[in-house]
Amino acid sequence: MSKETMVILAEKPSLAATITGFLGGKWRGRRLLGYAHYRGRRFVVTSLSGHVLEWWPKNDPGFNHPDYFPDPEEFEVRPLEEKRKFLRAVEYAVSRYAGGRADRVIVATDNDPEGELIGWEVLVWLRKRGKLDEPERARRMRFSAYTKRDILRALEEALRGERVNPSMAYSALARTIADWLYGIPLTRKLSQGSDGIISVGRVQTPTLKLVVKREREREEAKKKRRHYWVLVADTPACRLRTEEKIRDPEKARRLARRIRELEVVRVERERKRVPPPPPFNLTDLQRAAGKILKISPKKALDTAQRLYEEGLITYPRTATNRYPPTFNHDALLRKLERAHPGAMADFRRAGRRGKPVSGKEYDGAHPPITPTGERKRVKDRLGTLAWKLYDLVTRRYLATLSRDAEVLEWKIVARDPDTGTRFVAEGKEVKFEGWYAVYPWEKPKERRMPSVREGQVLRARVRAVKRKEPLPPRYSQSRLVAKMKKLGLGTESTRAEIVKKLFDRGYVKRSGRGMRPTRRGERLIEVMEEKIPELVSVELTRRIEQKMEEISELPPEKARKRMEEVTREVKRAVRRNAKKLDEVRVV
DNA sequence: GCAAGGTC
Repeated sequence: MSKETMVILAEKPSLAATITGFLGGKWRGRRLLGYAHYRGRRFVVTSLSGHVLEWWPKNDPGFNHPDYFPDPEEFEVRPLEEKRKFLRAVEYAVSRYAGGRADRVIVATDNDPEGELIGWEVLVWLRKRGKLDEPERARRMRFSAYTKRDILRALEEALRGERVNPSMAYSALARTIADWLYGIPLTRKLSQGSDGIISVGRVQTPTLKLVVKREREREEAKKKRRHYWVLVADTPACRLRTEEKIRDPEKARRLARRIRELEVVRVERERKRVPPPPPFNLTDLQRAAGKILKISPKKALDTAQRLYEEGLITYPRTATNRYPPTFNHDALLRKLERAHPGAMADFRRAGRRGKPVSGKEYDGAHPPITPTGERKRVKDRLGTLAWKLYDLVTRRYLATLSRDAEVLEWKIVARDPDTGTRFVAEGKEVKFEGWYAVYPWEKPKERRMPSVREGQVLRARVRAVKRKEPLPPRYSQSRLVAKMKKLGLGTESTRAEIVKKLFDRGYVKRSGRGMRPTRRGERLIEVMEEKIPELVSVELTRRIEQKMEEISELPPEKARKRMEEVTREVKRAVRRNAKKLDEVRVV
């Protein structure tokens, strides 16, 4: 037999190339097929590009019909126009090589519900087009890392009969349809007769609410904000200050006048080891890029994406900050000698540690973000910003392999013998640079320890300084992305874009490095809270999420039914609430 | 034109 060919559908072109290589073939580029032989069998590998189809109701009357609430059965797949070429390549491969037989098709998308749906919807489309029989018989590769070992094992299991799991796909489809039913009708409703689009959504609206809530907290704090005073003492040895807040200005001034000398009562010094941070996942990269390069999370992701496409860094949309056990650090370090000699020189100063510092998060598919060791003229090809980000990623990687820093933390406590008022001075001295040598941005500001001993009396000139209680800080974009992650809002791939959307819709504005809501953003949240509290409440969302999670555990028929039940419940809730928005105008 | 989710 063995003339038969299996068609492998990879989630993205880079993965198709990787798989083809592991199977001993050669990948011929994005739309073209990779041919490979493995253990006497023939394979062609072709690629999707994430979702190449979307789910949309058959008879959608369009934007100006806010009272349209389709049932789940009305949703059908339709091609995403910009992904047409990928879909054509798949159609061609499946009918030409697999002969339209589902059991010769192997889905190789990420092993999570969204990945299952990405593969499943292609199969559904192919059947609809008469190019594939029995989608549920299609095979499935399930791998948890893009490594040769995992991929080949997953292929063996696919050949032994591992199938796509429609229940898992239904669980992601429930998410898709629920998001549609929440976002589209309400957006249409709020936008009627308004100035521009007023969008709402399961992720964007709670995210906007975070920004609005923080602004309200600031307003509250501002109203109650009081002044206080601290005493600052200049002595021949160093400057000290009181830690306690003095509320009464008279008292502060009186003390300042009266205190002439301070007695050192304690000298503390502690040498601390400071280990390097773990390797980057996307959120941490976005935070560091925001802090160090002053760029938005979206800009950071877009730039990282370009570095990834050039083969300079690994896949950026990862939540993983843990090294896989198979990671070959020695090989990468050798390559980096030529790819980034400057950083490697600093790395030698830092010194190499025994075991790299690794985090605890693992997304089930990708390694943390590291350089690949590929040697290219980054600055010439991609510009200064890309170079800076590449430098940041490389140095972070090297930091995780560098020795601990050693820092002397010192503190001096002194008091006025007369009044007993307590003063302190504190600071840090870097005693051993370690990883700071290669990753200088987290090196603490140094303050030399003055030479004083306990019991010493210092002449002091004291003044009272007026201070204000700090306000809760506004979110920077990267802190907002980190907060979203903590709350389970959005995914690695979408958070940055959703934050940008808040700007594009005119809901938020920049204020220094922070974000603050506009009148439009504030009004939208007010209206939602006042008119449709049920949809804003956590209970409804929690209940629905819980039901969705169960879907993937059910047998396929039940899973489909449950998907329809859950989404119908969303539909009813949204329809009921949308009525309350009838007379409402946001702006 | 509208959501959120993949990836480019």
